[in-house]
Amino acid sequence: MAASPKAELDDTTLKAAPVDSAAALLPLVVLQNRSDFLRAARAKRVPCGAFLLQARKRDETEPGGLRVGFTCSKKVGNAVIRNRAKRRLREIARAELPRAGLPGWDYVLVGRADRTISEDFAKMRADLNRALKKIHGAQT
RNA sequence: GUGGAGGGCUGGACGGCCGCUUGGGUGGGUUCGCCCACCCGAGAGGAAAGUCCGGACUCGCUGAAGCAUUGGUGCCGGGUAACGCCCGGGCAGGGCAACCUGACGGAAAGCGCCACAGAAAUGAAACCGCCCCACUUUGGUGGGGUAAGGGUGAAACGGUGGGGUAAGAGCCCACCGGGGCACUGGAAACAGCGCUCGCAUGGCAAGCCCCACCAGGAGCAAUGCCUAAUAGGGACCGCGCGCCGGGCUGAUCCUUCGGGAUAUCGCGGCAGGGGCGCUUCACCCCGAGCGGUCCGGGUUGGCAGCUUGAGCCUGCGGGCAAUCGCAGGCCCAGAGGAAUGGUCGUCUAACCUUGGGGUAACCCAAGGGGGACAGAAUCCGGCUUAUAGGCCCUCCACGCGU
RNA sequence: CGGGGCGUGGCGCAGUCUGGUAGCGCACCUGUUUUGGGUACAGGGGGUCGUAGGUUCGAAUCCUGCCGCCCCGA
Repeated sequence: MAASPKAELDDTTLKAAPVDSAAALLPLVVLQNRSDFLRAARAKRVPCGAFLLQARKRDETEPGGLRVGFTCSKKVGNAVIRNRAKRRLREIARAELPRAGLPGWDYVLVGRADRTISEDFAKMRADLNRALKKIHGAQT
């Protein structure tokens, strides 16, 4: 099941990572395969009030840096609500993950009905930060 | 002033910080695929929605004509690329009116259905009746006439009035309704008018159907190209492997080197087979293989298609209008686990509370509160559905005043 | 993008084609049988037929528009 063509795909990411390391920021790569989402869902999960964080440390053979995905099912709402929820999740991921996340991990943020839209933005950032520390603290 | 009808527009505003996609320019890097930084611009809707119709576009899914099948449309005329859409008109129904609504062809082409009730539910018949005659034990019985009345039903074989009669009946008459014919107006639907026919001929076609008209199929995951990988596969079934020609050259064989053989391979032609449900014609493919079904394997990478279009704005002109023509100007989202934003602040409508004013609708002040439905996915024309609030125009009825 | 199916008492389904009475099983309630329970028997209650219109004298059924759910193909 080792996906050899994917090495070509993620080559630019691997190369770009050390270039930006001077800024101490990890670039975010978006998850695209359904299997990646399913594997992340089977791994660690931490509820954060307004959303749910799923995280998985990839095998050494799997390439790629820090990867992130977003899930908002139909339970969250109609298309407008879902897109808005995903945009808010994307913003807190952009704000927190480059600092608190680790390379070699997959993170999936799952939106929830009503709360992902209405929760205070600063609280959501703090929740994500706390959840990341909880995961990585348990790891070590 | 109150109540109502029709149409059009709009769909929160401004700013700070941090981001995303994309066009152009400059500079830099590059494995020449592209990547990075800065500057200047652009970046959701009236329904982007539902996916209900109609198109554009693409496809060696063969093309055209006719027929059949299936599906759709259905008063008339116009508009349009086209439509089941729009405009105008007619007719019918509703409303005092402005105006609204209408799947609005055909029921003497045929088939079918019309429960219950009722005598009878379609080309008739007669339950209670009414009338006449005969008989009579005066209670009725039998025969005949009749369809006005009663009763049933959603619907009962024209309606009302009069004449007429034993009682009645379009049996006769007037008016209304209906059929037929002619004329007039109109482009037509249709309307008007005249003559004529005393006139049994219900309803349902969103039951089958008939008539007229219109439609081939699949869909941007269409389709084309590039890179990587590879496969060049297997099983079963059906129909086939026919005829003719020319030969010494494209092979092959024989040879006395002049030439000969042509079964076989190849060549040309014809049958034949396949490519649209059928037929005909044309075209293409096969011609010794072809067609069908199934299984197995590979692929979800990139680019194009992809946004200049039945386009938008302004003006003039034709037309009652839908809309069309001409001239000038403009370029206006192109994502792809899917950009078009996140957050904070100020203001402004809905709404709520309190206080004041007013007969009332409402107005003023303060505080709170916080925007409706909803997110492009190839692109257009419609339809349908959802939608807080605001603005504008026209018209009608009633009441009051002049 | 395209195609198909479903919606009927609490649950699972008939009835829809061919219009006129909404029915079946389980569950529920009451009674009898039993010392009691179960079983069995008898009786009973309960349905805006997803929704809004239309056609018809009359609609779960026919037609149209919406709503929700499920499945399939590229």
